Parts: sequence; C-alpha cells; structure tokens
Amino acid sequence: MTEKKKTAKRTRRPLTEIRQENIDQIVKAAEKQFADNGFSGTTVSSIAEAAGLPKPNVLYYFKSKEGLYRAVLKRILELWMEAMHDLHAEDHPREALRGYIVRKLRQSRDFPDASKIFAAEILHGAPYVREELEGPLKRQFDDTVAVFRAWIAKGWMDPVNPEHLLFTLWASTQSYADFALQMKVLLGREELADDDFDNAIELLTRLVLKGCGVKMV
Amino acid sequence: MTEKKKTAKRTRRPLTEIRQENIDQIVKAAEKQFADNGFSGTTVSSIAEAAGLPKPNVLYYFKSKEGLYRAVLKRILELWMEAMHDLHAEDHPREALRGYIVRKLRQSRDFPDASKIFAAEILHGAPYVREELEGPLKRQFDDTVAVFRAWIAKGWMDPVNPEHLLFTLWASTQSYADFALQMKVLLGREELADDDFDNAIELLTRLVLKGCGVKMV
DNA sequence: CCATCTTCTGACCATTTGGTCAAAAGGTTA
DNA sequence: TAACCTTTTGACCAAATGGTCAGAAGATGG
Repeated sequence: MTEKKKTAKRTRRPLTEIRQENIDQIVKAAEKQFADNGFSGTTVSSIAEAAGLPKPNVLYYFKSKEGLYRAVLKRILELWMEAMHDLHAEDHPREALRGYIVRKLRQSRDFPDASKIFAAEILHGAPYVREELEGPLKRQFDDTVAVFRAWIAKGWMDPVNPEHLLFTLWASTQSYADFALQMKVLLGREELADDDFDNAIELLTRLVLKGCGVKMV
Repeated sequence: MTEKKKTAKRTRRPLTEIRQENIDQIVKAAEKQFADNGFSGTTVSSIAEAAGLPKPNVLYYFKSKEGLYRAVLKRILELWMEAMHDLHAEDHPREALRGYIVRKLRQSRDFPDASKIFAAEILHGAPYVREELEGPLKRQFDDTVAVFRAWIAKGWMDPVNPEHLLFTLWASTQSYADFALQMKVLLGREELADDDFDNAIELLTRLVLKGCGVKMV
C-alpha cells in the first residue's frame, strides 16, 4: 500500500540529503513499530513498509535489526536525560518540582513511543541499556537525589526519602504514556485531552508539594 | 538439560493429578517466560523446556501459544482485581488508603511477573485484554472512584481528582514490579529488600494522605 | 488381563524472518 | 562524457518457530 512515487520524488536530490532523510524515515518508522509491538514482535519488513522502502534498503542503512533498535534506544535515552535537567538546589522546590512534573508529563504526551520502548526495555531486563543505566542515568539520579537532600537540609521540604520520591515522580508521570490506553478506556475518552493532562499536573503537584510539606502558595 | 527422570517419577499417579500438575507447571513456566521476553519473544520450546516437558506435550494441554498466553492473562487479571477490593466508603481513608498501598506493593513484590505481563500487554495496545478493561476493570475503577468521591463528600479528604488519584496509586505501586530492575541498579542493590518496600510504603502513604489532606494521626 | 481412554513424544512440515548478494540505477566529479 | 561513488531492489537462503500427527506408553475400569 505504499503509493508514494519514490523515483519521481527522489530525482535530483543530493546524496547526503537522501541519506539523512532515509535514515530519519527509518528511525521514525522503527520507533513506532517497536513501541507498538516490542523488539521481537517487530519485523524488519514492517519497518521497511512503514518507511516506504524495500527491506534490503533498511538493512543497507542499519546493518541489523538489533543495530536499528540500538540506534532508536540511543535517541530515546538522550531525550530521557534532558527532562531531568533543571532541578537545582538553589531553586525553590515549589517551582522546581512543578516544572519537573509539567516537563515530564509533556514528554509523556509528546513522545509516548519513546516512553513505551524504554519501559518495555526495562521490563524485559534491560538487555540493551544496562550500561546506560549504570553510568549516565545513575549519575543523573544521584545528582537529583542530592538536590532533594539539599532542599530538605534547607528546611524547604520535609525529610522524605529522596530516592523513592524520585521513583514516584517517574512512575506517575511516565504512566501517562505507558498506560495511556488503560486511562483512555477507564475515562471513556477517545484520546487523552489537554484537560486530562491539566488534571494530572494539578493532582501530582498537589500530592508532591503538599505531601512533602512544601508550601504551595 | 532436562535431567528429571520423568518416567520414574510419574509412575503410579492418577491421571487427574498428572493433568493438574502438568498444567500448573506449564502455566508457571509460561508466566516467567512471557514476563521476561514478552509474547513474541517467547517460544513454545522455551516454555516446554522450563516446564520440563517436550514441546508437543505443551501444545497438547494448550492448543496454541496464544491459548496459553490467554490462560496466563486470565489468572493475572483475577489476581489484579483482588487487590482493588476492600476500599469502602465507610472506612476512613487514613487506614483504607494505607492498606491499599501496602497490598498493592506486596503484590508487586510477590508477583512481579504478573505485573510485568499486564504492563507489557497494555503497553502494546492490550490486544488480548481490551474486553476485560472495558468490562470488569472499568466497573472496579468506577466503584473505587465512587469511594473516593464519598470520602471527599464526607470531608475526610480534600477535593482532589479521584480518577487521577487512582492512576497515581496504580502507577507508583506497580512500578515497584515493572521497574524493579531500574530501582535495583540506581539504588545499588542486588535485590530490593524489605527495607526498600517499607520506605516505599512510608513515602507513598505520606504523599497520598498528606497530599489529599487526610489527617495522618 | 483386556479394552479403552488419556498422556507422551520423535519426526516432520509450512511459514516467517533476519540477513545476503549481485546487479541495476542514480548521483558525483573531473 | 567517462570513471567512480552511493543507493536501490528482486531474488534468494538458512535458521527458527508454531503447529501437526501417528503411534508408543501409561492409566483406568471391568
């Protein structure tokens, strides 16, 4: 069902551009497929079809299915680490935590496939991201936990367990991507609307700030 | 590597018992495999091997891989619904919510595979549990939400969004099964210990009760 | 002990799938 | 335009996998 007249469209484009565009197309298609069907459930053919290319062409750019998956994962992990930035000990948790929640929820809304792929990867034993977990992500984790401790030391926050607080923040925000389907069904929505995300922001912010003894103002 | 001398061991056992034991063995092995590798990533052979039976024997009890998966899912869903019971409008949220959190966390600790299979199923579009979601689970959901509303009406709880409160409870407790690996790595633990679960109970209870304006005593 | 039912299992098969390859086609550069 | 890249693609292959089947082995009831 790939109706695009590729040959016609591709005439006269420089090679570098072709390469970049094809790779983008493939990665994008792969992300969707992997999110929907998991690594094992995804076939190279289905990715190729979704990208509008013949299968060997996909294997031409990425040596193997695993290589493609790794490439997709890499992109995702970078996106992942971004949202964790901008939590600083100097900022007051009142704004910092709300901002973090907003950012994480936005990520769940805008990049649900990334979240799903990451979740499935962890779920199944993190065979491809073990190292990233132990290295960069752990550092980020420790830094963020340190910020929480600093807030506690300054009396800006009750002495709650900082590690588990961060786990809870991750879990509750990420679930708006991973379990969006369940939420849709249970809320009787066709799609999660902005309203739903606003409600999520409000509830989560309230639970965290009030629950940790941060004045909400 | 299946070293069990089956023939010797199986002599003299009545048929019904054999049947029951084999089915149990198979389902148990399947649950592990599906949790670790997902539906597509699991082979009937691997289940058979883990159950200590030849492959055709597995297909003898369950007509197909899909049939076996459905059987596993059914068990899981029943387990699932159980923990949601025992939230009643008459009870005070102070004890009821803590009890719920404890129960859910215990479930994550004791049956992580069930949780993982369910999570993966939702993640990938719930192809096999759509109906259960729309039927029994939605009813349970609505009932629980109604309990929250009743608490709010009685002034036992601040007027928070009850649907999202339940989502958050689910997400944060379930993550102790689904993302246990990530937690282990980030906490530098070999395994999650009782202490970790105690900390989780304390933090979650605090966030929810204090965050929702329930007096903690 | 015999007839009958259930369980077990090696051998086999059709399909799917990741991956290869050679050759054609398109693009680049002098 | 000619020599030399890179990209595209149909045809093909070996391995893995879900599932079948016929017949052996075990259990049951009279």
